[in-house]
Amino acid sequence: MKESLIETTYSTEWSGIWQVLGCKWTFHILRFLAVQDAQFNQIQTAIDGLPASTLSTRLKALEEERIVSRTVEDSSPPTVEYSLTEKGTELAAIIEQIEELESRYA
Amino acid sequence: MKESLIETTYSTEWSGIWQVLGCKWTFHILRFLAVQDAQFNQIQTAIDGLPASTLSTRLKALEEERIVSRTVEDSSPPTVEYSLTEKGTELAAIIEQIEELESRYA
DNA sequence: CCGTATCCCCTAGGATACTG
DNA sequence: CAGTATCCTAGGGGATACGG
Repeated sequence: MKESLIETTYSTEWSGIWQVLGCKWTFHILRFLAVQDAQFNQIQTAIDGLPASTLSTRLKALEEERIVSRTVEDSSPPTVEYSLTEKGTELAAIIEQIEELESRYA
Repeated sequence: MKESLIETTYSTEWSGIWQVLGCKWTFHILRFLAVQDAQFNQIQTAIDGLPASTLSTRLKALEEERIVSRTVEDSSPPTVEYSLTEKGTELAAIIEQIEELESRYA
């Protein structure tokens, strides 16, 4: 019996990525950004029912996880764009697999 | 335009699978069951810190999503075994991809 | 236009105790 | 062994209002 193995394998931390993935709206935000880069308001109006406060919180969490990146463009007026990072793009692809899985077993 | 529809459902569904995937401990439970079928107590003791009440709730949700199946074996004493369904096995594999993704970008 | 702060309610989930 | 019942609190998330 390898107690050390059991410890290291199953006492793992509650990873931040799961925390944010499980949050409401995350899934919709990622799917939207997978299709197109977008500004805050574009996301908010595209996803019906999503409150600005929640979007704000969620984008910050996704940034921390390096799933989404925030770019300020120095135009006039300056605009802010959100897009998926490379990690985020890969993640979105995996998420689609889960969607596909669900529809297959529906 | 059906405003009533928008009001009642926010137009886009919050899929049950995401709800349970995002819950704490779900990830650990799935990983454990991917390695071996197990009884209630085996799962609980293997995963450090997981309360019985939470495990109970989680297993029920996972059953509803057809991710985990519950089998009562008619021995004496009768035992209850939890295992991944085919859907659950596929899901576990996808989840591993996310883990792999995380470690790759860590 | 691009958000953040605040308030408030409701549910998740941990501790504990108890049943078949 | 295999759970369920209860209680309690911490945080998610919606509405609203406000700052840059």
